[in-house]
Amino acid sequence: MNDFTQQVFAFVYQVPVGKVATYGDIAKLAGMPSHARQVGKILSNLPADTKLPWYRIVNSQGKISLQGERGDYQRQQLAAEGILLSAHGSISLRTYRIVTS
DNA sequence: AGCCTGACTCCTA
DNA sequence: CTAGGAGCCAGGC
Repeated sequence: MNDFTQQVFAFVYQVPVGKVATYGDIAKLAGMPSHARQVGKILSNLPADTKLPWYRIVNSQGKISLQGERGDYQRQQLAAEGILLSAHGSISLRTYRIVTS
């Protein structure tokens, strides 16, 4: 367990209901702008019963990176929080992203 | 060390 | 908006 991992957990936990963040956002907030991929790796190691809202993290295109069952579950959770998908099946970052660049 | 693999991103066309 | 290519970095072999 290193500091970066701790930071990632902390920031992901802070994403409010109905909002999303990108892997890059979390990495940047954690002080490692080039570690977006690591964020994904860390989330992939989370236990199934984690309290962390990992499903609020999507890629920079506002799309779900996960495939198969996991991806369906993530979409389901987001929909349950009122996050609607655009016509092309992607999330409007302009509307839901917590970080405004 | 080298090579491959990802829940990634940016730049360019 | 999409597609391709390059950069990125930790891990496993």
